[in-house]
Amino acid sequence: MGKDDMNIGAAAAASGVSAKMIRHYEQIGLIPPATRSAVGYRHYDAAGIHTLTFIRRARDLGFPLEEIRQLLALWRDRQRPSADVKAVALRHVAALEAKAEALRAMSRTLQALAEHCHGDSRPDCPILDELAGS
Amino acid sequence: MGKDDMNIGAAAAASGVSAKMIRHYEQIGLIPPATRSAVGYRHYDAAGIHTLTFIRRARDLGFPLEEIRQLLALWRDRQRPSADVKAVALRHVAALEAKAEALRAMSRTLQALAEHCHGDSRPDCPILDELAGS
DNA sequence: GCTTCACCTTCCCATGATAGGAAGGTCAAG
DNA sequence: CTTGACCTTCCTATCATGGGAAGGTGAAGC
Repeated sequence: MGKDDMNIGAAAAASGVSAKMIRHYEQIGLIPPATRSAVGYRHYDAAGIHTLTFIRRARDLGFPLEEIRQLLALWRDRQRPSADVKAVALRHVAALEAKAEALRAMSRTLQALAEHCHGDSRPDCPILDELAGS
Repeated sequence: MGKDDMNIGAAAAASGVSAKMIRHYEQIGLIPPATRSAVGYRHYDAAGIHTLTFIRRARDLGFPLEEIRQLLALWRDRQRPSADVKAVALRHVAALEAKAEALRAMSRTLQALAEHCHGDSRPDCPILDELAGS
């Protein structure tokens, strides 16, 4: 099977996107419908694999699918202003930072409580006290 | 309506857990079925409100419902070893840190790429280059 | 040629926590 | 006795992903 005639399993292996997800991305219109063999098997060429790999990398950076949709459109538009790409990226950076900070805040609070918990066989515990409203 | 005779709306307002979620928590067995009035309205007493508030505080710290289930059991058990509570808490701290670090790693990568993007009307953009595999 | 196994197809269901909404019944204030 | 705010249950959605069933297909070995 050459690089220009891969079925969905090979495309999944080559791109790192599961076959299940490839079908899903097609269904929601993130990627165009794949060409089909006579009996209905999806086939992918090098360009299709490239798109899937792009999507996987964007997912690895935590982009939601709707933003990936925008990035794909920008990618395909050779006249795009790089400012548009940067705007999408920085918006996502802000979202990532906000989420991370929220998690860190929770972690800090909980760590502070845990530090004051004996952690032995005694029942009294400031963690439960806090949750119960002291 | 006294503190010991609240319907679900008042219980939601008092605990900070939405009425929708209170019903859901009952349905999945996180809280026991509420007592009902003659026509089927749920009623909550001070203890019920206290439990709901406990759950909300635990949710605010990012605990998943299954861990909240464990925390509630420990809370109710006056003989619990505080070590058990601490173990649940520290496991969750580790999970929070792992998630936060994953997000921060994404953010760092993306920020580095964005720094090298002109962000003007020119089309060339290292962010897209990276996603496309350089 | 025929079996066999790995693969493909579609369709439905599940996750985790939450919200929205429809249809219908109830309570309390005016 | 009306009206509006509340309650009930049930269904649907989110977001990205996976599991599995039922049935058809491809290619390799014999």
